[in-house]
Parts: sequence; C-alpha cells; structure tokens
Amino acid sequence: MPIEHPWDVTLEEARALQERLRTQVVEAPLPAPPRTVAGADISYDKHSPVLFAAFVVFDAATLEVVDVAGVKREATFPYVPGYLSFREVPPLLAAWEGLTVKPDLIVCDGQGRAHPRRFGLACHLGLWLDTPAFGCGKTRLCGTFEAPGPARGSHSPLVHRDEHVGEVVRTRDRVQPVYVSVGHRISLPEAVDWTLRLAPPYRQPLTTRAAHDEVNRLRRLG
DNA sequence: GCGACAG
DNA sequence: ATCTTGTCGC
Repeated sequence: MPIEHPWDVTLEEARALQERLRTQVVEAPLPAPPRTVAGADISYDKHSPVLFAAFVVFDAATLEVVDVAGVKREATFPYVPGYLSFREVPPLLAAWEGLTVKPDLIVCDGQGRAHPRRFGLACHLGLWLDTPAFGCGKTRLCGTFEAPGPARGSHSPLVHRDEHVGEVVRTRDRVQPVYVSVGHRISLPEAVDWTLRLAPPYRQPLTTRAAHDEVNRLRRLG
C-alpha cells in the first residue's frame, strides 16, 4: 500500500515519520523478475538551492536505455546525515512523473535499511512508489564490517546493533567496495546479485552511473 | 562529553 | 554533493 505524508516537516517530525514508516518496509524476494531497472540520482551546486533529479531506465535483459526523465527543483530540506530522503525523494518523485516506462526495480545512490532507524533513502522511495528498490552507496552511514576479499564478487555483512543491515560488496578487483542494503520488496541476496550484475565495468551500477551523468548534464545546462 | 555522519 | 591536474596502475 503506497504511503503519503507531508514533506515540509521539521527534523523531529521527520524522525517520527521514519520510526512509523520503517514498519511498512517489506524485505522479501522480488515479486517478479524485473524487466526494467532504473538508476536514480541528484545533483546540485555547492551553495545553490536548486536540485536536479533524474531516473534512467534500462531494459534488464539488454541493458539498453529505454527511458529517461529529469527535473529541476528547489530544495525544501537541508542535507542532514540520517535524513537524506527528505531532501532527495521529493525531486525524485517529480522526475518519476515524467517517465513513460515505470521501472520494476530502482537502484538508489545511498542506503536502504543500513540506516540508524532502518529507513534510508531506498526504503523511503521504494515504499512511497510501492516499487522494489535497494540502496548502493559509495560510503557507509552506520554499521561495522570486516573488509571483503580483494576479488570482485566477494562481500561481507554490514552489522549495526547486532542486526545484519546490508552487505559490503566488492564490484571490481582491488577497488573500494560499495554498501548494499534492502530498500523495499527485495531480499538482500537479490540486491547484492543485481549490484554485481549491473556494475561491470564500473564500481557502481551502470544505472547509477547513467543517472549521475544525466543529472550533471541537466545541471550544466541550467 | 567525544567522535561519526548516505549525498 | 561539488571544486579540480596530474598521476599511478592495469
């Protein structure tokens, strides 16, 4: 069931929403094999209130781009560690409206359950859109882990307060690993598999790469 | 009280 | 997130 709530909230209200919405997150196998997979990302100038958001949708079988949509919006929430979704989800929802092809799976640039209150960006976006989603971040928000092996494909559990909240995945030999966690309607093993399947030949999934390139292109144009 | 802290 | 040249390694 899709959720809905105001976005013009205080930090305290945002925290209360996270505590309430975290119970709605579904961590279970994908409902069906994704035919399309999308990358989502945000870009902005250091000291500008303008945000650029975009989705780039790929055919999961051929990995060809099948749709792209982006928007320019005013930021309504600052960047505060632990509350990233309140800043990035609104513009992403606007970009989502511009898609002709709604993806079966969303790869987010950030954390999912690997969050202090188990409700990172990937959980919030996936839950709101009632679409499978997972997070693949470049750095850690919370949790501890043993370094995964040096070979591509190796991964180790990310643990926070005795809970297995994600996996630290090596997507390229001897290259810094990425942090994968469940967002909504997907299992952790599946999220890891998709990360490894979409990564070559980059460190991050090509979906994230494409979305990143798209938002930066939009930003440079104005 | 002292760090840590997605993008 | 973004600012940035060269530079090390495969």
